[in-house]
Amino acid sequence: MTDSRTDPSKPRSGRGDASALAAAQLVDDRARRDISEATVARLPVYLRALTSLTDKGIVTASSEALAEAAGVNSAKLRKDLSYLGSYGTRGVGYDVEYLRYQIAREIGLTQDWPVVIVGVGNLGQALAGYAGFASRGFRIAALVDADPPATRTRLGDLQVHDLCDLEKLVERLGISIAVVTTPAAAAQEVADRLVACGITSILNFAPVVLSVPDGVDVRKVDLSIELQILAFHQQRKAVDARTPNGAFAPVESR
Amino acid sequence: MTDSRTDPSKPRSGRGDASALAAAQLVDDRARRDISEATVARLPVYLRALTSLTDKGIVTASSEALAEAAGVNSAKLRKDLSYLGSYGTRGVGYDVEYLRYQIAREIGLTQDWPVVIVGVGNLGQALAGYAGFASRGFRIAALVDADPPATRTRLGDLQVHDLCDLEKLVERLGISIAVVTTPAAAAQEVADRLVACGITSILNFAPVVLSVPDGVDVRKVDLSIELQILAFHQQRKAVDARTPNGAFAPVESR
DNA sequence: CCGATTTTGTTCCCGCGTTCACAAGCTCCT
DNA sequence: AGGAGCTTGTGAACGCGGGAACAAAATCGG
Repeated sequence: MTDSRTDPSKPRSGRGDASALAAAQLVDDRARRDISEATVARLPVYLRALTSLTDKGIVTASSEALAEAAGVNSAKLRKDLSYLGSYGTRGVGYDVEYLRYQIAREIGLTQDWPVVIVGVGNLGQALAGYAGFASRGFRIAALVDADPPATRTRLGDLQVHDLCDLEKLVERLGISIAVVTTPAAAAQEVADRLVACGITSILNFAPVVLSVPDGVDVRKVDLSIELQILAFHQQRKAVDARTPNGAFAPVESR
Repeated sequence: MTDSRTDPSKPRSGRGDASALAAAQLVDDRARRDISEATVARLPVYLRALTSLTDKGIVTASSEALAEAAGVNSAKLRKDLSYLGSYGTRGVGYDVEYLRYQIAREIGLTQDWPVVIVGVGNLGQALAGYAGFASRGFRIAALVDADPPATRTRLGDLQVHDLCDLEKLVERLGISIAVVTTPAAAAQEVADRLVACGITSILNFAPVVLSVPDGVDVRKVDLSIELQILAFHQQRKAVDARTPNGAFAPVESR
């Protein structure tokens, strides 16, 4: 991991004196108010764009440039950032490194997040080896599978533990985020157990709708659904191309 | 793949005589009108719920039951389905098998979709072996990687082709959907080449914002971003737990 | 045959998110 | 010092999606 966890000193700002403390409290105040879910989902995108700009040696960027890099509207970007605080300078733009740190802090990436992956099949293995996690403060703390001993008991430098030890591992390692990559049939039971031992954030790859109590966040990634959405539009394109004016629609296309 | 591609005969319907033909045209007409993106994203979920109900031997389901299985509001489900046509029967509900077929047809799953996976790393391999694709009409037609020959040249029963042959393969196999699982640095170039040889639907796993011309659909799956969103909420929970009544918040609670 | 019951299809309304547009504020140059 | 030129932060308008509520239609029992 090469990302800087260091707290970059505040760049030259409009506020003249050392009212930085008051500013920091204002920041904290702002952060406490609700940030829209849509905005939260874009913060990581901004983060990535900022990192990319830093790699190019760019020190300052306007909202226009940032929005371009992130693939969004500049007004939207400015409004999103305004939820976090006033980190830009009018007439100049945003200090890339400073803003990057502020967003990272807001998301919580300045701390270490141990993660457990439940289900070490094709996908679980791939995720365990995915470099993008570690570089952002997510550390695969444990791998768990229903029957690990017969097959492989180690994967890279990590041992694959038995599902029985799930609760023990979660507690001992202080894990609060779980990734579920089990078959669909096992996912709900695993989720129940995860919730029971205190997990409140689940990233679910199993193609089922998990039901969890309030206070537990579940995000679902469904590869098959993504392809189906693409297929829908693709089919639409094909039909439209065949009947440009809509006049030739037979009873049923295909 | 065990899914039935057979066209189930229309179940007993309120329309008495053989006005089914007119009904089909109305259906086609409806399908041509725009369906909201949010609805499209839910159709695969309904599809899965319906399949699940079929497996349980359930023949008819109310919107309430269906919504429960799909994890959505029943009014929303009914509205979504109404975009496709009138496939329910008032006072009775929906014929599970019939509705399943109609949604599958609407999405385009009644046809075969050959797919190319570009980038056969950890993730690419996992996706190539993912059973959920084949069972829904998505067939991995080709695997492509920048340097396949030295390492493995086959994966399962599929050969890993060289990136040079990308265009040739896409054309020969009639591929219109591509999955990009290359490293971030290579993704944009790959996307450009895909677009150049006629691909109009891309599922992107690389952590970059792909820029493509109009008419090309890109869906992005970003594992790291999903975790970051969870981390944000997790952090928020931790902070809230530390200041339950807002008494300890420095400047202002919420 | 008719009313009661159930459930769909649809309308209406509300709230959220996106976008435009502009005032406020910063820097730079003269 | 002061104006010109940018760029941010935000107020306002707008469009879309979600949910409640209801009318229409189908079945069932008497």
